[in-house]
Amino acid sequence: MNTQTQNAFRALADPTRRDIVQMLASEEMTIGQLTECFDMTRAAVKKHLTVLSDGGLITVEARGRERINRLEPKGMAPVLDWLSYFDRFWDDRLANLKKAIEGPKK
Amino acid sequence: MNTQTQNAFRALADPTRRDIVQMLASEEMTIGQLTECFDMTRAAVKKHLTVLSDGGLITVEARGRERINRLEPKGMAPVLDWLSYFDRFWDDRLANLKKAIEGPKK
DNA sequence: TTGACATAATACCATTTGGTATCTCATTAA
DNA sequence: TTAATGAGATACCAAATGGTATTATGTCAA
Repeated sequence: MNTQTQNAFRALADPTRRDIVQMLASEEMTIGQLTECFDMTRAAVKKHLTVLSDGGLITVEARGRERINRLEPKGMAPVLDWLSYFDRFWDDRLANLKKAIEGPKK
Repeated sequence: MNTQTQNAFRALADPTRRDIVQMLASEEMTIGQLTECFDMTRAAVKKHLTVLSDGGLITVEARGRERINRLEPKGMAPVLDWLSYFDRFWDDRLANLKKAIEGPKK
């Protein structure tokens, strides 16, 4: 089984972690900075960051006593690959899919 | 918070459930048929199907004493929607996918 | 050096999760 | 009608998960 795919999907399964991913998409942040954005302890945020790191979705760089967390786009590849497996399925049902994609945005 | 997005991501977080999604992409199946494909009880498979249904990824139709499980493409919309937020980060695979879907309308 | 700061590590807790076993219900077939 | 079959419901269990509190470690600044 593909453990990278599993770790990435697992990392995205938690709403706090998806929020973190969105924040890191705007700018790199330390654990302390991230913690200010959530109503939980630094230890809890650190746990989420570890899961995100295991999923390959972020990288961490030590800078002095701080840890800079950055988004790692390559980590999303297994997820996109898995989803692309259904390209043909979607293509066969283009009308439904188009409605699905455009509906919520309307 | 968007509960549909959360339920869909949660549904995809388990490898058994992703396998089920792939199988249902090929053909609709009953719980019994699906159970034959896995080394677990029917009750366990049923639980996974409930999670997939909560995530909007499948629909179930009663036919006699059987339950026909089908993939529901619309359920993937929240996932694709969330991922598309990061078009500029993930490589252009997702963007291409969306373009392919929306293209014919243009 | 001393103290404050940013993080790591560990232990612990409640809830959720993935699974089983068992019982019941509804439908089909004999 | 009776028996077998497909599925639902419930109770239960072990492990994983999301969180806290506490303690320890390394680093910057006065």
